[in-house]
Amino acid sequence: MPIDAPQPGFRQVAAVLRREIQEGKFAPGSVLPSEPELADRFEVTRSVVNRALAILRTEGLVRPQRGRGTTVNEIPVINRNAATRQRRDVREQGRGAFDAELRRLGLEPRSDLAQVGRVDAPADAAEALGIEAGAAVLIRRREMYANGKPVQLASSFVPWDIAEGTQLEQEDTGQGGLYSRLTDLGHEPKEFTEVVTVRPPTAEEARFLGMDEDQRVFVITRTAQSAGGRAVEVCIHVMPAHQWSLTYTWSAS
Amino acid sequence: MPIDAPQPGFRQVAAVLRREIQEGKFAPGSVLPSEPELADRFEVTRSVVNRALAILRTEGLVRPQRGRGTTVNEIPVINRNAATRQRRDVREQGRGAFDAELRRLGLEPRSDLAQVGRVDAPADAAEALGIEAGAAVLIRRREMYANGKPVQLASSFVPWDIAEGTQLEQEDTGQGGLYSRLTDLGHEPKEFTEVVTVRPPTAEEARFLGMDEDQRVFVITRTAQSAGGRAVEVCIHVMPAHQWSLTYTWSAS
DNA sequence: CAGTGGTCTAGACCACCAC
DNA sequence: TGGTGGTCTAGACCACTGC
Repeated sequence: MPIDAPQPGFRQVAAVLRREIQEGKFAPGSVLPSEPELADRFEVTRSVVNRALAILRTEGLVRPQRGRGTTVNEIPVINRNAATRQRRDVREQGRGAFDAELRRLGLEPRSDLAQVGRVDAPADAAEALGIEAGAAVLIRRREMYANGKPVQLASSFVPWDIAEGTQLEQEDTGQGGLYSRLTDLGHEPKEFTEVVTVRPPTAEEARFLGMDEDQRVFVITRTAQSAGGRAVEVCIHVMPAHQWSLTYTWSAS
Repeated sequence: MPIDAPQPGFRQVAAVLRREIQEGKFAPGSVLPSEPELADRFEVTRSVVNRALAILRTEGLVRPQRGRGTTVNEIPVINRNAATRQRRDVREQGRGAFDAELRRLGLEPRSDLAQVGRVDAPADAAEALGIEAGAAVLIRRREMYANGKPVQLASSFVPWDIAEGTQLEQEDTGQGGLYSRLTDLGHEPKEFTEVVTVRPPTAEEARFLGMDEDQRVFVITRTAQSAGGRAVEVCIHVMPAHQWSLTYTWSAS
């Protein structure tokens, strides 16, 4: 069909290498030929090979490292099912939805509480909570791992007048977690909204998630509303977009 | 905080230009200084400027064109709310959810039916329908525009034994659209599942959507199940990831 | 036609890693 | 120490646009 232009050289090289990786010619974990070698093979300069590999790196297919060569990634896509995440029965198993999702894939989950305390609300969280940026909120920031490798960041924010002096300020939020405590406090979450966007990672996010700045992250902003319509919590998830798929289910109405 | 490395030059240049665009120093629709001029200003070669602009292009901030210069994009983010899309009351307004979403933003929607007929099921659609790849299905492929500019592709697939000889094969599916006809045929959709992923566009998608191959698309695969648990339709939406946000809402259970 | 951005070459210097 | 990938320069040719 394409009567018009052939692709530029660096895209052709990327396409060939991509296909060879997908066909298993280069197995996950193995090291590609060096850039000078590939330059010889394709009869281009190393600049062209470097640019081609940058494409595959951005797609999450390979991981070039100085001094070590370019290794082929294993890319198990992790599915995240939103509908089941806030269900009481799942919560009250003790272990969270993140744990269940990873175990289903045979991965070993770990979740560290990196920060908990009172902070000024950042703009995005404030907007989701319907309060002014800079107002006091409780932050609970978590760093999540699969088989020891970082895969997700999640920060919960709760208005300070709700969280102050409660178990939400403790490291351990107790049986059933944050939502159960909100329920105890008379702020039972009734309605959930998730907004999904995609953007480049910040420098900090890229560092923790082991990403390139040219890659993309999913940003999921979940707002929990109580029966009164008040936003009682917002949780912002950040994860590499090429590593996750998101599932939502609902019934006809 | 960053005690360590300063960013490479092309990222610094990109960061400066990004900020200047966001601060309004370069208004949407205006043309940036040429690459040689920017190279002079930042005291780097044109290669570095070119690479910096490639970053902004990938982010959808800017659109370089040969011979014409690099123009600043207007980027109204379109929100897509899944929960309200399949509601009967919305459907039966006659105009679809896509129309409503765009009109809310003051944009003029248009939707063209680009293809309708019997085809062999592509792999992704077949998997979602739970049938073998290559089995006969009805395809309804639509191309969608906002103010005349392409913003989305959507292809519906219905198993051929359901669609054959029905109004679904016609250009106009009638009042209430495809889901209403499925209901008439005894296959009322009861449960919807959407799976969201992100990937580079295919060459064809990039051409239609006016995208660069380094940008990213949302792929939303929605499966409609009847009461019997059979997948009666799957619709695959493709849209530029930097131009859309996706919203899902549900109640506690 | 002159000026734009897209691509490529040839060569260089560097930080980093394994040996 | 030699090889790796990351970045940059200087220069070139090209397709395309607008005049």
